[in-house]
This record gives sequence, structure tokens and C-alpha cells, in this order.
Amino acid sequence: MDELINNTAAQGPHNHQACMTQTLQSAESICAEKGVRLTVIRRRILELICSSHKAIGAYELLDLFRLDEPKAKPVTIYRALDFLIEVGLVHKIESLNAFIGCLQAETKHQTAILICDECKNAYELDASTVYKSLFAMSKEIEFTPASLTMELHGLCSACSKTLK
Amino acid sequence: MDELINNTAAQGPHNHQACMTQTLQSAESICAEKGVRLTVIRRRILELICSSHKAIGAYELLDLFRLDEPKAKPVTIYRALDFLIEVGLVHKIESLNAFIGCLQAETKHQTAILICDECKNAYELDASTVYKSLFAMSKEIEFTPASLTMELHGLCSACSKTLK
DNA sequence: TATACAAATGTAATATTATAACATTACAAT
DNA sequence: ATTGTAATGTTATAATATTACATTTGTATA
Repeated sequence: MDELINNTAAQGPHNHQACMTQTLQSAESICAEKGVRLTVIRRRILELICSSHKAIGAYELLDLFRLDEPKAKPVTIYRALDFLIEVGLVHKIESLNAFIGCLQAETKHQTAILICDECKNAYELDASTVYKSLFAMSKEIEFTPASLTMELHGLCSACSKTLK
Repeated sequence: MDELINNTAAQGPHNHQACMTQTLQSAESICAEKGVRLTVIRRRILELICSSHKAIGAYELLDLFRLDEPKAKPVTIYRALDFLIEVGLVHKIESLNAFIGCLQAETKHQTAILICDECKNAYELDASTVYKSLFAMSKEIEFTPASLTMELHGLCSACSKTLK
């Protein structure tokens, strides 16, 4: 079904134009609510990140951004990324040095990122139970947990079928 | 107790000289068993990594290595790291671009890395239950899991007491 | 023990990722 | 209007990592 929007996992076919529109609208309201400014630059960079569900690097993003703003420098991208990450609209994938848009920025979430090593599509999976148990385990050994990075590499449904 | 060796977590005080000796001996036998060569360079770099339980960067490592081998180049470090990681003697901490020695390289393990953001000490926690549950969750949505990166930032016991 | 093959290392250059420092402009509250 | 803060512009450089190719070392076996 081609019209299905599946924000939970961004798996499979969906109306990506609608998906993006919704993500950007949601970003607007989140920023408004938090009293922070989603400037033209920041909005554009979020838009570029969300133009696919593939993890994208800062310099790839710069190349795209430069189609409109040829004089842009790396720091512009990194500043926008810092902002977007801070607000929770974007996640950094540490194991790839790349970035994805967050489709559930409105919900306080504890997620694992699933990364397809074939197509680079990445999406988030709610992992609150896993967070709980890991936080509990760490407290048992007197570690005070603050933040958790969880990145699961593998193959998405589509790619594992293709490669079979 | 100052003589206690705690390989499970490397927490608290322990006889670090003994800890290192044991880790290196264990590395020797693991390499012998696998039929791979723990050369002088590789052994030395492992030794440098294991000289503390703090995460160490490649270029810090290079600086240390150069005390003996002033002409060494970055690629020497990265090659040794690639080898040591491949064999399972070293782990990369993706969220820090830094490396730690593995104290349980003999055991096939599924671990989370706990990183103290204050002192940079990092140690591994067995997280096989968490692996299982996350792998299971991912399979439910037809994702084929391959490898999991889990890095928990926070404060170790000692540092959280100090900062109180 | 010669020799030949693969693995490891040497060497130089460069790619990729990210930040620092300081000047200027835009915004928003008074 | 003015002023203070946040955002952006601009230049430079720091930090992390890899490629490519030459040479050496180790090891199996002819």
C-alpha cells in the first residue's frame, strides 16, 4: 500500500512527501513549544536530512546545502546539526558518523537505531525495556547512567530478501 | 583491598600490573590459538592501551608509541588497532573515537560498554540478555541483526562519590 | 637451503570529520 | 531607538582515519 505512513519504523514503502511534511510541521511546533528558533538554515538542513531515511554525513549534507548556498562552510552544517540534535529532531549515528531525522521527536523516547548495512536506511525502535534493564544493571555496580547509545547493524527486510 | 583483581569490571582499586600481565598473556594464547601473529608492534600497542582502563585515542596512542619509535606514523597505529579489534582484544568506543582493551577476550561476549564521562574509565558489562531481547525485537520487524554497539555514558562509582 | 608467496611494515600523501576564534548581522525585549 | 543575545559569516586549523605503493619479514614447501 503506497500511501501508508509508518512513522514507527519508516520501513517499507510509504508516501515520503507526506512523511517529510509531517516531520517538518512537527519540528516547527516542537521548536515553538520549546521557545527555540527553527531558522531558515536549520529548517533547510533538517529537510535535507529527512529527504530520505538513509543516514547522511555532514559533508554530504554540505554538498546538498551548497546547491542553494554555494558559499556555505562546514561549520554551518555542524552548527545546525548541534541545534537539531539538542532539540531532539536529529540523531547522530556514532558508528557511522552520520545523521538521521527523528520521526518521533514529540515523544520522549528511548530508542535503538537499526541500521541496514546494505542500503543505509536507519530507523528507530522503541527500546525502553532495554534501557530500563541496562540502567538497572549499571546501578547495581554503582554506575550512575546518563545516556545510552544503541546501534544495531544488520539488514533491513527489503535488503535481506534481495540478497537471498 | 589493594591486591584485588577484578577482571569483570575493572572497577575500583586492583593490582594493575598483574591485571596487565594477565591480559597480555591471555592475548598471546588467544592469538596462538587462532593462528594469527601478535607481532612486537601489535603487542606493544595492546600494552599501551591496557596500561590503564581509560579510553584512549589513536593519536594519543601514537604519541606514546613514538616515545620508543619516533618515526612511527598514524597508519601503524590504525593497522595494529584493526588487527586487535578483529581478534577481539580491543574495542572501539564509537561515541568517543577511542579504544579500550578487552579483559574478557577469551569469552565470547555480548557486552555494553560503561563509560565514565568524568575520568574516562570504561569497562564492559555482560549484556547478553539485552542482546537477546533486542535481537528478538528486531527480528519481529524483519530486520536481520548482525552486530550491536551499546555504550552507556555516566559516572563511575568513584567519580559520583567525589562529585557529590 | 633456495624460493616463492603471503603477511606485515615503511613511507608519503591525502581524505574525512569536526572545532576554534573572532567579526558581523539579525532578532526580540525593553 | 537601544541594547543584549542568539545566529551567522569567514578563515583557519585540529582531530580522526585511509589509500597507495614500496620494502621487508616470516613461513611453507619444492
